[in-house]
Amino acid sequence: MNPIRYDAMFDYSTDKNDVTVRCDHLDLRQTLDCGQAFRWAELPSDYDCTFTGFYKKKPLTVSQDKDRFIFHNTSEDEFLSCWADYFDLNEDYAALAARLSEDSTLAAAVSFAPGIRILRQDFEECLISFIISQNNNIPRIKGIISRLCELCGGFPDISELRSADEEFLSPLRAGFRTKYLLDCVEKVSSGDVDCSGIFSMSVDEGTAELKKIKGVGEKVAKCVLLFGCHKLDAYPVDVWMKRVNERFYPDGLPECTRGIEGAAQQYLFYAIRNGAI
DNA sequence: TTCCAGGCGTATC
DNA sequence: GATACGCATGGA
Repeated sequence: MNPIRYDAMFDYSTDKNDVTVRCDHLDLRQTLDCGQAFRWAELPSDYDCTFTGFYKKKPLTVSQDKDRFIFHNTSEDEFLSCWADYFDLNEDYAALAARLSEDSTLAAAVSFAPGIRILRQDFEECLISFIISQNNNIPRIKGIISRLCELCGGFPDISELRSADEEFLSPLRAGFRTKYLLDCVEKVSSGDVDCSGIFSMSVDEGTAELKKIKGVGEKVAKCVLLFGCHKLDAYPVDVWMKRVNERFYPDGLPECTRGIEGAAQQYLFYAIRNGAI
């Protein structure tokens, strides 16, 4: 074992096959099963928990033992260049949680699930996934995405779907969302929607750009900006967050959420869905 | 059987 | 701008 100090936020060490990380404010169950990502599955294990999933087409199995995380069959280079970023390990979640906890409702939500992080997911995967998510439930969203990956040999880039039509996508059983997916492929492939430009846009500008796609409205756009562009000031409001807003924030969000509304949203979303607020 | 799910497009006023 | 309704599918 060869311990290396990487920076203030986490330590890691490597051995022959694995990278072991010590880090706070990360819980795999809370982060991977809080409705932001749909391609992670928990495996039976001797650790506290083990999950397997993907970033793009790159697979990972990762285990948690309290504040230790074992990235199985992962090289140091792969960990640093991919997974440390994906799990947002360089962000100061202690400071984030402290700020949000100035509000009493958020304090309860953060304390209920202090290990939630906002993953840095792939933009195109988020776009497709959250188009599928509309008027749908999480188990079924996972099913449709899983069938898409089966059909395409991994989660497809949008460019790989250029020749797709309704018949090709019929095994997904995505219902009325199929035509939205096709419109997304069309507008992204043609450049009508400027995906790479969205990263440097404001949330309002990015929302307007994404709403050019049929099937993308306010909520889906905000999810894509938050989870696919890591714009923490994007605040998606679905049926659950509507309840949160009506019950706790009828006059708007508290000042402590300014600029990090999306992070606040994720703690609140998880808390209300699990009956903690 | 009916209701609901990380909504949105369309019609109508 | 606001409100009402339909929409594919499947689990509760």
